[in-house]
Amino acid sequence: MARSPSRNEIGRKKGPWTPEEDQKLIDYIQKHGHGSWMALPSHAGLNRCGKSCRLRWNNYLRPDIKRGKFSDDEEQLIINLHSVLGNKWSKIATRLPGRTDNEIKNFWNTHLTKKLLQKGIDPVTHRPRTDYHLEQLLAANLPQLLAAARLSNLISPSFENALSFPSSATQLAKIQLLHTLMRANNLNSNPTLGLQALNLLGSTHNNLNSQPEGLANGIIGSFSPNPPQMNPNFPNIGDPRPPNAYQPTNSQPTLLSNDIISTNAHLLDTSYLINKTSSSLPSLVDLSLPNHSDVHQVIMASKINTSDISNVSSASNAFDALVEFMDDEASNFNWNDVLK
DNA sequence: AAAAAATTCAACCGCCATGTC
DNA sequence: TGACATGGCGGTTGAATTTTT
Repeated sequence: MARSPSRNEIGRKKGPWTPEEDQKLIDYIQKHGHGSWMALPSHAGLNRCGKSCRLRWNNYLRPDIKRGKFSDDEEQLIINLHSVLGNKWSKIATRLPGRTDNEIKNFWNTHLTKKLLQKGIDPVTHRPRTDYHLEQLLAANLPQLLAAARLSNLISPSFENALSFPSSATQLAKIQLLHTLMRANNLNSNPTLGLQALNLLGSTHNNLNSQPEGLANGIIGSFSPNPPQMNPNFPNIGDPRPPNAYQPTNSQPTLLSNDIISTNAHLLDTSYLINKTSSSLPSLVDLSLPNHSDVHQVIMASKINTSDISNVSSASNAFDALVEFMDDEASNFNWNDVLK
């Protein structure tokens, strides 16, 4: 049931405050204090409800309000406090002099959540989103992995094209598709693809090494002569190697021999990685559903509405059906123009 | 240059806790 | 003790602004 406005709210002005209204409010409060907020508007000559006046004063007109960008220290403090207090904006605001709860809340929602996500940290739990690192790793190597997969006849060129088409799905959906594909085909069971994929991962060593944290560090680190240093900021990722699997080697990461592959084969097993890195997080694909056919897994991962492909009848298998669907979808986006 | 999309943030809304009678 | 008023809080909205196409 909608709340009916109280008597003194009826007919009151809403919306942005004018400079004149601001001045009236400032003048009155400087002279008399705010007293009863409900009584203030009539005393101050404002056609606003008391609640609106309180909000305007507390969030904007109060003389002790600090303006401008949040400093790095303030930003870190907000993150730290949020990790302890959650969305208790008013409590957080008491620790940041001159900042209002509304301002902190807005800053959190517009900047800090994105920043944390970019770092692979879940802004709700403040724990690493380990799936994120896997997604990033796959995203960074998507074209090469797709090419490797195609060489090994794991996927058809049209399916690869469908995955590569930039507007046909979100990047995450594409990665999830590849992820599903990798799960379904278990890369390390295919030596050719395994070698290529491992080399691809190894060749990103320098690139990924500049990122101090995450799954990539764990994978690539195990190829280097020294045991990897796990980042303390990501304690729940841990060392992705199984017990006793580490063999010190002087090989360069870009030149991987078969014995290194066999030593590290588990690193290409996505289910191993998922289990190792995502114990507290849902995997990209819901594995709890029993006996999914490939098409169900792929559809689920791609977030494509099943009704959208229900009329695909000519395809002989699940992947072809999906390719057909994605080709149809692509035609709506001038697919050929984009791919030329 | 213009249109569309994305982002920002001031302000609002509804709910809850507390105070008062 | 219960009804009502008030203040405070967190979630959400939407106009204004900025960025992208």
